[in-house]
Amino acid sequence: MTGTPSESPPRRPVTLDDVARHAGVSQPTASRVLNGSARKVAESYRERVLQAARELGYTPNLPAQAMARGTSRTIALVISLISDPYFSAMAAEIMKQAEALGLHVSIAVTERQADRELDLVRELRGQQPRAIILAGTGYVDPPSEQQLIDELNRYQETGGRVVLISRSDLPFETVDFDNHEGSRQLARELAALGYRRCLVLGSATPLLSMGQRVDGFVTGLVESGVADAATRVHRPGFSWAGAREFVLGLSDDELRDLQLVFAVTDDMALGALAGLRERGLRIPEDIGVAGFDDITTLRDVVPKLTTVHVALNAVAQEAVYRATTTDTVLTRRTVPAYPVLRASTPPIG
Amino acid sequence: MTGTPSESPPRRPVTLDDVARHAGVSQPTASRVLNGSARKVAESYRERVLQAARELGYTPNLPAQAMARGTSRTIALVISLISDPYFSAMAAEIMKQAEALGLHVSIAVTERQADRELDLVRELRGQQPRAIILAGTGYVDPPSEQQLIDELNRYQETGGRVVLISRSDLPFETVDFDNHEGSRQLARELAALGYRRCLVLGSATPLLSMGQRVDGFVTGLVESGVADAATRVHRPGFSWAGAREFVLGLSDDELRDLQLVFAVTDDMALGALAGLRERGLRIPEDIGVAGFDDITTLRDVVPKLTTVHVALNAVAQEAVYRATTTDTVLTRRTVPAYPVLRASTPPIG
DNA sequence: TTGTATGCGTTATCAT
DNA sequence: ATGATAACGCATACAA
Repeated sequence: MTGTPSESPPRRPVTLDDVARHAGVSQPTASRVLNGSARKVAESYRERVLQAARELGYTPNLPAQAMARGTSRTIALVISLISDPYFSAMAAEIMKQAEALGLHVSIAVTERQADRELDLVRELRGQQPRAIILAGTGYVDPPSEQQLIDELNRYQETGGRVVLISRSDLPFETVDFDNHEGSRQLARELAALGYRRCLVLGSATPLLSMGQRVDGFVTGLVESGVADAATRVHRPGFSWAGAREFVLGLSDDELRDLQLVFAVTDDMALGALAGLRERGLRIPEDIGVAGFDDITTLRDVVPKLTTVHVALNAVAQEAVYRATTTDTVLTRRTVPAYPVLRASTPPIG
Repeated sequence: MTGTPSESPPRRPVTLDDVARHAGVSQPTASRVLNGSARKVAESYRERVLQAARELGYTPNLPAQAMARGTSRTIALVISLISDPYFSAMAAEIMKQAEALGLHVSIAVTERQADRELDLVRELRGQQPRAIILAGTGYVDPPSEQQLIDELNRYQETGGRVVLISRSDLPFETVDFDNHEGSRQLARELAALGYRRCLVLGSATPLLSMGQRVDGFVTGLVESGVADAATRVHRPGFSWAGAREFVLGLSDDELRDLQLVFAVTDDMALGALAGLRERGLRIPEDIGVAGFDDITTLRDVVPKLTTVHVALNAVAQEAVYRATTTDTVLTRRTVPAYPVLRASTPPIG
């Protein structure tokens, strides 16, 4: 029996039982002072338990705690692509909010594969998280959508919380931006600046929120009296590379005729920007460019890119709040998105 | 409207017991076919169990599994700042590798606060992860370093794995880049291009890897016959803003005399770039700029930034491998880093 | 106030 | 091959 734990400490983690024994109290008493709520432990015992815990380096076994309590302090986050500036910013905000509430975050990535979503949710459910937040963009009518709904419903029925971000296609608590209004306002402001002949880059992947952005932009143009016929909508691959390649595939005549390229994400806008430059065009002298999201990357891009700003922190806060509250009301909260005019779209005409 | 579970009170998740009962077998048998390894269950039973599990939508309770098995399939990742392009790329690679091995990743962020590291490790230990990967940059001699070592040792003694990325200051399995060699080679190549009078931007925060980058760069310059006296090393705040502000604080004379700014991270290099432009300098005509990391953001920066490329995927793969293997050998693996010359540092003089 | 006994969902050690 | 039964670490009714 080694009184001093300096030689060879136990290969087994220190448990509450160890602490209790060390302090000469019962295990429930140790539990009460270390993790319990009601402060009904005698001060003398309390001291000894805390002292013992400190000496032994006790850390609660969270999985065990979760099993006993029936609820964990983990929230699961499903996201499309963590290396994307938009999504990593979103993840950062969510983690910040979660940590402020003493919650741990377990992250899973779909890598933009729609079918991965279902698998991940299934796996994550096994973690027994308090909530599952789906922050990936929603696919329109994926083959496995009903299965996903079933899975999430099953999770919800067993007390779990489901929160969707930026995808209003599923019957669960939802937080999203006002995609339609954001790009509608952007279109109106751009039209006021003189832009008429626009190229809109949507997404080949049928993503709901991206469709809203396209629709909103077109609506804004039409409302501004810009002939619908002058606006061309295309849907290249949903990525920097997809947008760039699309631009590279345009004919010289098509390019020359254009005054503006609006892409539904900044990522795509930057890809288009790269492509336009490869085609020998100067931005913004020869053509304007605008995006959506206002990602941090824009800080280092010249010229400053016009875009639509979304308050990620507000979205994250709302999402985490809904993930933790016990309200059962099925609601949708829409966070405003507003255009930010910058140097990439100066007044013309 | 439905007689089925639509408005039912929070049901209990489906357990192995439910499946067993539904299949008419014992609970251990159900366990064997669903999660066990040895395939010693009669085919008829096997079928029935699988069928029951499917019907009931059974998902193993991972925390319970972990507790019973004594080992989990979770690895914990401690990282500085998830919204930073470098770290988010690192996190993405680690998650990719982990998922390939069927492991879940729990992420915690230090927000660049040195003291947070200890707290986070303590918390994460409670999650009973199979391994803890510390991917934040190591602080030189933080006040709590010994406590951190103690905590990690305690974790390791109870069977956990500890892996450090990009910080060779602690006595644990380590994977890092060859910071010194990378910037040394960069310096030599830049010297060969004619650069003489350089400004080196290190980091005010005492980060080990950043010190190596500064040293390596200076070494490379000296080896190239560039007088040491001509090189000025400064250590502004370790961030985009810090680098920018430093540049803005330089006198016109100081700036005019400079041929190159090398910052120890791309993030800082971009901040310096912004500052230099605000001071009216053209890049690269008036002054060259170089960084370190080769972050994705550089894709959209004009001119293309010279930097030092690090193979994040190799680092991540090595780190996750070490996090899962049971080898006890304490080793350090260094992944090469090599300079990539781009338009921001053309040949001069 | 404190200790005893039980249960959480799973795996593992046993007998059958 | 299969089924009782005992852990795993913790929280909590309940008894003292």
